[in-house]
Amino acid sequence: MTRNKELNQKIRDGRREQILSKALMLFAARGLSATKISDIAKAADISQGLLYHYFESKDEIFVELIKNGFDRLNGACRWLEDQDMTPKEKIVFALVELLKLLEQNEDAARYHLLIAQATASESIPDQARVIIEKENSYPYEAIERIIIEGQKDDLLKKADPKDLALVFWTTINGLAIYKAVHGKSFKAPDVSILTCMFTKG
Amino acid sequence: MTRNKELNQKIRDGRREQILSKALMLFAARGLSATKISDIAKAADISQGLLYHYFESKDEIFVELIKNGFDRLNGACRWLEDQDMTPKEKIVFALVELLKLLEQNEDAARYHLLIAQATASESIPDQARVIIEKENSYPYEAIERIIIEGQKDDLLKKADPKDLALVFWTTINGLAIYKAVHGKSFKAPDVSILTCMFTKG
DNA sequence: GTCTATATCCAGATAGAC
DNA sequence: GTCTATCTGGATATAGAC
Repeated sequence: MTRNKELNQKIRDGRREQILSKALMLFAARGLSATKISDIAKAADISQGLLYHYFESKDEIFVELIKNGFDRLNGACRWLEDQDMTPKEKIVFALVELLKLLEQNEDAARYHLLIAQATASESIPDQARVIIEKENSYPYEAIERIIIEGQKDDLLKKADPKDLALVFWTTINGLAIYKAVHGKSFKAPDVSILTCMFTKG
Repeated sequence: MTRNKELNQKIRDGRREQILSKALMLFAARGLSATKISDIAKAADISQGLLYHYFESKDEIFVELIKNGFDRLNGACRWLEDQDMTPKEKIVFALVELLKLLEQNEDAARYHLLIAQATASESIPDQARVIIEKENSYPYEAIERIIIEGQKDDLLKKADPKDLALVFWTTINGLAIYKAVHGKSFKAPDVSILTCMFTKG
């Protein structure tokens, strides 16, 4: 019996994943309120009624995706801070990996766009607002800490660390949005164009 | 009689401006489909019914704003190309002015956000799509031309001009979105952080 | 020109059959 | 678990009074 329960849960989770993945695509392409629940159901190849067996509402799907997005992003930031690299190496590594991710992974750009949209929009579910409020500053702070560290060692440029962290993320965001719009034809710029904003010499 | 007609037209245009200005604010804050026509009417301090004496539909308001946005942006690009400056001066000038504009002019950031939203979204009026299709690449091309020119003179960095133009605008876009979100508390980064991506030495 | 009231439509969510 | 049919609310747009 427990076997079956576990299996059922797996199937259930699989369905949820399938729905979430299609919803991410649609939300990123059209925004929350322009995406119809019927569109999501159609994309996931299930009836609209069935969708409500897996999620209570459109908002719940959206909130779930926002959670996922921050889990990935902030998880990656935490991981980066813990690595055994110099601050300069961390910044360069992060830029290289972020550009690679944007170019290769469709969902990565979509998550960036989703978070950008959600952060920029007043009309999102309250729960999403709460998560954003709580999680949104973390990436900026993490990069700022790394930059401050690197400035001590004289390996990174001596501009205001807050400014540098701001430019770091807004640049990545801008590129993510461009990619989300232009799709597969997007070719990431040479990373050296970006690294020169942060590194000396 | 002609007097009166002209005066009436002026009043009419004034009303339209008032509506457009409020609509810009709301579209930028919430997106097209999450903005209710009743919200726009309320913000413009007129009844919902009256709004339809000035615009046929919500879509028409949106299209008008997209037109305005590109008129400003592409007009500025054309103006920049015509100036009597070295390419390097043009790039630095553009960055300085864009950052100043973002910091000081609320509507400038809103127009950027509106265009970014619209470009990124599949669910916008067909007419808006047509305008975007036609106008969107112009700023990229203008900056690319300036950069190519500057590379000949050896005053600008020798990276791929397409990459540099891409980074130029996605960076500005990223900052505009950040500003549109964080409002008045936004302080633009030091421009030298950005100029170093393009200029030599 | 301006408002209030209303017709119409459509999307989110539910109910109930299989 | 899955579908079809339906309820309900709310938003766009219109009509008609002043």
